[in-house]
Amino acid sequence: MNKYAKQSPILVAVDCIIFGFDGYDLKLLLIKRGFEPEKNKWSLMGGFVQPNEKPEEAASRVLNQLTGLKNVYMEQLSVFGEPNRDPIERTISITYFALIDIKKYEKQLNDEYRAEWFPLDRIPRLIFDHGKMVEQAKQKLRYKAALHPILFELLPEKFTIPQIMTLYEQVYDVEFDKRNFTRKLRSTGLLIKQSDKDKENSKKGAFYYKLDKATYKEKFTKFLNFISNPAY
Amino acid sequence: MNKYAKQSPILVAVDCIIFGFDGYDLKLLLIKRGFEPEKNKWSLMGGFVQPNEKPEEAASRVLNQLTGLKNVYMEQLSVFGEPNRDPIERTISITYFALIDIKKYEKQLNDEYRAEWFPLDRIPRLIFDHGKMVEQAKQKLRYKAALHPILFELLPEKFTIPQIMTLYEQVYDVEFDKRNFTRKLRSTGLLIKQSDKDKENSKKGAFYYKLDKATYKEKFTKFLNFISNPAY
DNA sequence: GCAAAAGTGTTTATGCTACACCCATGT
DNA sequence: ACATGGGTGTAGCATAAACACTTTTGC
Repeated sequence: MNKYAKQSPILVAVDCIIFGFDGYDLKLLLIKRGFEPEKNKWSLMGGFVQPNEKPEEAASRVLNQLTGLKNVYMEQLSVFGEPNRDPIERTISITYFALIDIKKYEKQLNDEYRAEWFPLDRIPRLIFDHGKMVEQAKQKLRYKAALHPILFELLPEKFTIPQIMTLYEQVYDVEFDKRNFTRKLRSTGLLIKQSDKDKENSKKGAFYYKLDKATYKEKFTKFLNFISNPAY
Repeated sequence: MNKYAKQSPILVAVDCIIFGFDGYDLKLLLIKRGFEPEKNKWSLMGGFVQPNEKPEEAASRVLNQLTGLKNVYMEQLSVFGEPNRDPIERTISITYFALIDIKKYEKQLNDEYRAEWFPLDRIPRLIFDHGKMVEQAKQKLRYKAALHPILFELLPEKFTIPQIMTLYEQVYDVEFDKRNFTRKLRSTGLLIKQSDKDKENSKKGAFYYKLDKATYKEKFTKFLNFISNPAY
């Protein structure tokens, strides 16, 4: 059969908003764009969707190129489609956000993409509409993390409660009461206490926990009310 | 400057999942596709994104073509991008869901698009991946309506509490206690009681209410906990 | 007068918030 | 011994859930 007549195809790209946590700070991974226009300006990692490639495959490929990581938590965010958002040629961009444990990031910084981790409150000016994409991703992260345990995707296999609490505090930009926070977290049944402690960050040491993966899967899509009245 | 070399553009379409409520039932608006392939099969209303048109403009245009309505509540859902989802030519589709009061629907049925309203539990087989799109939209509606007062977008200016309750019961496929439901709804401050009654649906008659638009705007983005433990 | 739907209150249980002190250890 | 961060309990309050009877009116 013939192709659809009279229709104009458009370039389709993906852009990844990559959040990472190193145990202390929540950060965003940005690259220095390697080609014109806006060469050498800070940018999200992105790429074009190839023929015979699903958009989510393109996003995984692009993320893997930059970080060396596979099987990363990724979620489709939304489409940016202003006709003139890219000055060279009309391109719509599908955004994805990814959550990774920075310690797993294997590539050297300053490699071919000249990538750097930026704390969320010190994001530089970004090209095109990438600033808006980041804002939307931050909002979605807050939204989703209030209801589902996605922030565990940012943590290593073994983590401590003070670490998780720091992470939540950075996502919501508030301070929590550690007694209430601990109680609520434990009540989810998601944590398995380990017998060893992290002694790097305090003298007394904080017990390590692991995620109960069965409970995690089971409860993931439920509304968990992690954060009662999140700013949104 | 030159265009991006070596990249393959793709057709970009929008498809609209149009929910409507007539005071009794929650329904979906479908059309009989007017061209090949899959001509005369049931389909979502859609269309191609034109040059110089934003995707959301395309969605509004397409919705207006079908219903005659403007300024309808619409929200971007997600992208469907499987390389072979359309057998004729690669096309990615951006889905939007729309909420409308069926009584406002102005066009005659069986016009050029041969559109019909289907109760949600009697959706026919749809072309391509449109069935998946509808499932995703139903899920998103449940998700969002549990936290934000979007279901009011389906109601006429004047509505009764039993009507809203029926609507919520259909969205979540459960029965609510009318005392608890009424109390919770009123506690939001979203309703303004009118002095007249709807006498069509009962002998006693149910008081009409209007939406308090200022409160609606103010509370829209807050988490309202309309439904405590929604199935999702 | 009766059938059909609207409207209204109370009690109980659960979850959330606020709040302060002791513990373990490295220096 | 002291400074640092980790860990724990309780009481008051607010919200949610369960539950049944009265009201209105068209027929």
